[in-house]
Amino acid sequence: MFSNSLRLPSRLLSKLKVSRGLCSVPAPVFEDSGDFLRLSSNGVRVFDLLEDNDIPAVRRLYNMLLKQCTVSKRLTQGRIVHGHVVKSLFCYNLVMHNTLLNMYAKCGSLEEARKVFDQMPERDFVTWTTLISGYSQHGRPCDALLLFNQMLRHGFSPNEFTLSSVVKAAAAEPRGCCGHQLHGFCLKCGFDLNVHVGSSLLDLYTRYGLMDDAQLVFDALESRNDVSWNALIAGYARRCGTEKALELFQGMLREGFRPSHFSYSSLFGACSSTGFLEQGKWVHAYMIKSGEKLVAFAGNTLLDMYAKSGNIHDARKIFDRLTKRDVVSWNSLLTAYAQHGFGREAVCWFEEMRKTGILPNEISFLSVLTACSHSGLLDEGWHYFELMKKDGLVPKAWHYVTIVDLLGRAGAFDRALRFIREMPIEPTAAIWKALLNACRMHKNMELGAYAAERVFELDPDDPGPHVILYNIYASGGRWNDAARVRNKMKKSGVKKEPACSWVEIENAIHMFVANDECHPQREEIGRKWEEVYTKIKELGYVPDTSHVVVHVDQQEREVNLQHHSEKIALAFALLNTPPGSTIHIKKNIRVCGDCHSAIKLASKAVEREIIVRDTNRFHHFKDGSCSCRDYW
DNA sequence: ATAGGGTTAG
Repeated sequence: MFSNSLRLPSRLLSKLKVSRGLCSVPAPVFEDSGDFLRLSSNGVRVFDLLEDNDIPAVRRLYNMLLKQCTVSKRLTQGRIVHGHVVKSLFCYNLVMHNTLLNMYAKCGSLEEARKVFDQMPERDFVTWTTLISGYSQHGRPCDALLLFNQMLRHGFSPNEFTLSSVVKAAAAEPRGCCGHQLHGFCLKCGFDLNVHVGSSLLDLYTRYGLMDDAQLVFDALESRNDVSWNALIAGYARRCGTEKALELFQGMLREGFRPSHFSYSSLFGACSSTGFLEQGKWVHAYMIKSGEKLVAFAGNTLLDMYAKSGNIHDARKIFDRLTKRDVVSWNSLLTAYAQHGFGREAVCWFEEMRKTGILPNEISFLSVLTACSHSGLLDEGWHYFELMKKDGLVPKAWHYVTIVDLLGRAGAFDRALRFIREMPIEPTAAIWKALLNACRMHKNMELGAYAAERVFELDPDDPGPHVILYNIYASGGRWNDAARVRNKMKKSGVKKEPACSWVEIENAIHMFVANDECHPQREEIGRKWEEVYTKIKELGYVPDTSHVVVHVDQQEREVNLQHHSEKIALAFALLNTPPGSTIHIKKNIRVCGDCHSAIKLASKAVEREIIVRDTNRFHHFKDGSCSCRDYW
C-alpha cells in the first residue's frame, strides 16, 4: 500500500535538525489520508516509524513537526499535528505536550494554548514558563504576572527563562511597579547576572526612568551581548539621552559588538526626537560603511529622522532605497508629506500604496487626512474619511479631530459644528482646539470664544488655547476681551510656555529665547536682524502687534516683536552658515503670525530657503512665500 | 521543551 514510502531507520531520525532561520524552515509535509498516518518531515514518515514500533522516534518526529510549525508560525498545520498527537495517545509524554503548548503560544493563539495547559494531566516548570512567555510576548503582561504568581504557589521554581519573561511582562505593565522586588527575587534565585534576565531587568529600569539602576545591572552582567547593549541604548534613546546613547553605541563598537537594526533604529529615533541631525547622519554613514542593508525597521526610523529634521527629499530617497517596504514605511512617507504640507504628494502616494496592495491602516488614513486638511483639499479629505469606513476601519477620536480641522480650515463652520454634533463620540478637548484654531485663521470671534470655553472645561491647563483666544480678540481690536483672557490666565495660574527656537550648526545646537541678553554674539545678531528688518520693510513688511501677549504700548509692542526667538535664530543662522545654504529653524510652540510674515519676506530679501518646524508642521519659506500658502 | 532589545499618528 505504501510501497513508495521511503523507509528510514529510526537512528537516522536523530540527525534531522530543524533550521532556526525564518525562511529556511521547510513546511511539514502532510499526506494524511484515511486512517493511516503519513505525516512526514524531511522524508521521514510517522507511518514507517509506527511500523517499526519505534515510539520514541514517533515522539521525536511529532516534536520536530510541531517545532517547524512554531518557527514558521503555521498555526493551521500545527493544529493538524495536534490532532494526530491526540489520536495516538500511546506516544504521549510531557515534553511533547510542552512543545504543543509552545506551538500555540508562539503562534499567538493563547486561548488554545491555555486550553492545552488546563487539560494537561501533569505539568512541570517548563510548562508554566512556556505559557508565561506566551502571554508576555503577546501583549498580555497581566496574565503573565498572574500565572507567575500561581506557578510559585504551586511550588515550582522559576529558572532564567521564566524570569526573563516575567521581567519583560512587568516592564510592560506600569501599574505593577514591582521592578525592585522582581530584581531582588532574581538575585535570590541567582539569575540576576544572566544576560537574558539582566537585559530585561535593565530594560525595565529604563522604562521606569531609573537609568542609574539600569546602568548598574548592565555593568554587573556576567557577560554582555548585542541585546544587552541595545536595551541600554534604546533606554537612553527613549528618555532623550541622545548623547549617552551615541556614547554607548561607540562603546559597543569598541568592544567589538556588531550593531543591528535594533541599535540603528533606536539611535535614529533618538537623533530625530532631539534634533541631532548631524550625529544621525554619522550613524547612517556608519551603517552604510558596515554593509548593513536598509530594511524596514531601521529604515523607517531613518526616513522619519530625515523628514522630522526638515529634509523631505532625503526622506524620500530613503523610501526609494528600502529593500522592503511595510505599512510603517508607507505611513512614514505619508506622514512626512503631511507634516510638510505637501498634500497632493500625500494623496498620490496614498493611491500608489493601495495599488501596490499594501492595506492602509488607521495611521495611513490619519496621515492622508492630515495632509488634506493642511493643504485645503476638502473634497479629497472627505472622500478618504468615507473610504476608511468602507474599508471596515472604525474612525478614532483623532480622525474626527482631523475632519473638524479640515472643515474648519476651509471655513465651513456650519458643517464643522454639525459634524461635531452628529459624530458618535463625545467631543474631546482636541476637537474644540481644532475648531478654535480654525476660528483664529478666519477671525471668527463668536465661535472662537465658544470653542475656547469648551477647551477650558476639558483641558484647563493648556496655555495654547488661552493664547489663541487672546490673539483672536487682539487681532479684532477687542482689547478689553483680550485683557480678560490674560487676567484669567494669571488667576488660574496657566503659564504661557516660554517660546524658544533653535538651529543646529556643525554638531552644536544653538537655542534662543525672546529678548536673549546673554548670547556672546548678541550684538552681531542684533545688527544682522536690523539689516534684514530694513530690507523686509522695503518689501512691505508691517509689524502685526496683535501677537504680543503683554500689556505695553504700541511702540514697545513693535520692539518686542523684533526680539522673538525665531527672528533671533534666523539672524544667527544667517551669520553662521554659508551664503545660499538652506536654513533650518525649530520652535517649541507654533510660529508666531508676525514672524511668519517676516520670515516669508526675509527668504526673498536674503535669497535663502528657510525651513521652520513648529509643533505641528513644517513651513518651507522661499522667494517670499511659504509652502503652507498661509493656510495654517 | 522554555528567555531578553527596535518603527509610523496624536
